[in-house]
Amino acid sequence: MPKVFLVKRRSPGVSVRSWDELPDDKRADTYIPVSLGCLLRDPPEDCRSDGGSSSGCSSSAGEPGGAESSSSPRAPEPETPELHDAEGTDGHLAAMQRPVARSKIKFTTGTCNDSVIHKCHCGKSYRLQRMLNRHLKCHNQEKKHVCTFCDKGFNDTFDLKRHIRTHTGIRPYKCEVCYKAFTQRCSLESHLKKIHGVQQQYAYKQRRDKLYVCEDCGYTGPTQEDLYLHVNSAHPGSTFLKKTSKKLAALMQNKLKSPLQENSTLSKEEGKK
DNA sequence: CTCTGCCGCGAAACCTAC
DNA sequence: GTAGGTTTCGCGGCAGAG
Repeated sequence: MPKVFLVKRRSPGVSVRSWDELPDDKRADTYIPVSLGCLLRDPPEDCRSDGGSSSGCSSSAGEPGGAESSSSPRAPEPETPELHDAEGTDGHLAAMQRPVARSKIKFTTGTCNDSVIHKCHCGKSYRLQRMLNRHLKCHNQEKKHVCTFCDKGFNDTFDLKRHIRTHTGIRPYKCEVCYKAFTQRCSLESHLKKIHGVQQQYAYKQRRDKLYVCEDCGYTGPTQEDLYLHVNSAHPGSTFLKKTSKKLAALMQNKLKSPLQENSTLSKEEGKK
């Protein structure tokens, strides 16, 4: 069985998680499932199943005016019977066809106090207009950010990015004790606390060191420059380079050029000699 | 100032061991 | 069945970019 996406299976068949076959210390931050190669090389459209999954996975969340909650429960998604058989022969196919049927019904109270001005029809109120504006996206059925692997839609680019890690198997957060890797920092912290009894020393809301993750291969770097250099050399066509701020791009281009220029001048001088 | 990306909390869903 | 660990994602708050 190929080491498919590191996702949970819904079919009750095999009881072992696919990614258990590979030690976490090996897959960790750079592990790309074998079957993902085609996904990275080919446009995702080629690999994803068309048909029912798109309507089922994506924009069903967030009914406008839905009850009391900010995030209304998703409409029931169609069952995909072929999924149960798919795992054995083609794991990543199964992963992509995996119905995303979670209903995350979250009853939050919003930011309420006496001085709030901006109120949503769902009852939530906000001090700032922009917070309300963003909240209104939750009620929008059309999800702006769609996963190219499974067609599931998200309101936030970061939510999509985070979701895509479930398909790519990139797990940037690594336990230093047992080398198990996680897709999210809070998962790692939960693991550390429960399994190793290690309580993180961060103060409430204290910013931690940001981890710069290459979403193409899972490479992690300590700085944005570091990641830029990696992507520039390893994935020249990556969208990351296009999205990189002009400031940083210019800075890095200068850094890249200067050693070259020095080399070229040196070689010229050597040539003169 | 607004927009957007990111962080992290919290909780549901899921999995496995007993 | 249930307990405990893990995975996944909704969403509020924050900060940097434009």
